[in-house]
Amino acid sequence: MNSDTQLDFAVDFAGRVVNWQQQHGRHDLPWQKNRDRYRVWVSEIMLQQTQVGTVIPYFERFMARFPRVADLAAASSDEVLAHWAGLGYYARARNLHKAAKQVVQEWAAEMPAEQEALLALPGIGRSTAAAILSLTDGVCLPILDGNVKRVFARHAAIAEWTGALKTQKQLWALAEARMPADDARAYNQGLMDLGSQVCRRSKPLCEQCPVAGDCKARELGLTAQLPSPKPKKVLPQKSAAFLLLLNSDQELLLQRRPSAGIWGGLWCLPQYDDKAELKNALRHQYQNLAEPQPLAPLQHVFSHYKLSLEPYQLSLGRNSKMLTIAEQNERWVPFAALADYGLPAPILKLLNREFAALDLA
DNA sequence: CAACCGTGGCA
DNA sequence: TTGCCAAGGTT
Repeated sequence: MNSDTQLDFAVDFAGRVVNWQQQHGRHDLPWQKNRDRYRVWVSEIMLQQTQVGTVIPYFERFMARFPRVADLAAASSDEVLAHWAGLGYYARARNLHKAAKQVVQEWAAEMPAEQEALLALPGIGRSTAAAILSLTDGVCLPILDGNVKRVFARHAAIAEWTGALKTQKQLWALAEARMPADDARAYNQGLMDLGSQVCRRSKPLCEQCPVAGDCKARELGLTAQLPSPKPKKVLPQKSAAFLLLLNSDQELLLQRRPSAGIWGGLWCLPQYDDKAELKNALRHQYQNLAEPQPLAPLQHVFSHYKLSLEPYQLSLGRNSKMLTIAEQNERWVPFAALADYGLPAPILKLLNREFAALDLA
């Protein structure tokens, strides 16, 4: 227990968080420099369900290529997705791109400063809108991300899983009640910093916490038990066949995936339900009766199912008929150019495994 | 309203 | 190695 904590005990919850943030919080994250609504927006979207350390290099590359919202709006969706490849949740990138175009059209390329206007943009919900406005302009709006939920679940000893709708409502009410009239930026940033640095999921540093003095979980000895884990369910195991089709120029066939569903809008190996469907496509789409060579399967786990990727390789001979491919959604891609395409992480892993000498990405 | 949407860090 | 889950939003 340090002296700051003792002194601060007389101050209200928000005041203690603000004081702590100013002394011990984070002030040098990339999106805290040259702070504006566009930069903070991009960071907030990238940080959704994604850790800070993972986001930083993506953010730097993204901002170097798309420094202003107009640059993003003017870019092709392929290029935007390529800058997102590897981050996951690709609807975030598609929504970000669509919203950037809206900002250019409807707001003269200036990110609006009203929460209502931000909420009308795809991909921005209540917490993200509040984060953008409070962290840039100091607007007093509460946020509720994973960090804040954990801090509140412990400080108020909320036992129910924070993902339950009922609990979310309760947490929003608490967030509103505790929102101070001033210092919104330091307060909201402080709650997030507290959650990530002190009120951590495991091994929380309660002796460094400015609000430990009236923390209910600490009082009840429940800190390690809260927040309650998500009720677990068994992930369904699925499998899919992937075609590695090479032409005589050593180019690989890629297909653009539909925008809905997993890996929406990304370029990928042609995917089929199973080997039979793959051979069917080889026969009818690609006029080839040769037997594709099965390669070792690759296991991948998503948030809601497990997928066994079953790759099949086929090299077309010099005499093979020139294939007619759908220009919009299919392409022959030289290995050297694969890095320019936003390939899903497990596909990239698969290609690296099979063609290690190429050293992709 | 619960399912869906990716990937990597970490214990 | 395995499982949990992170600066959530959309449908």
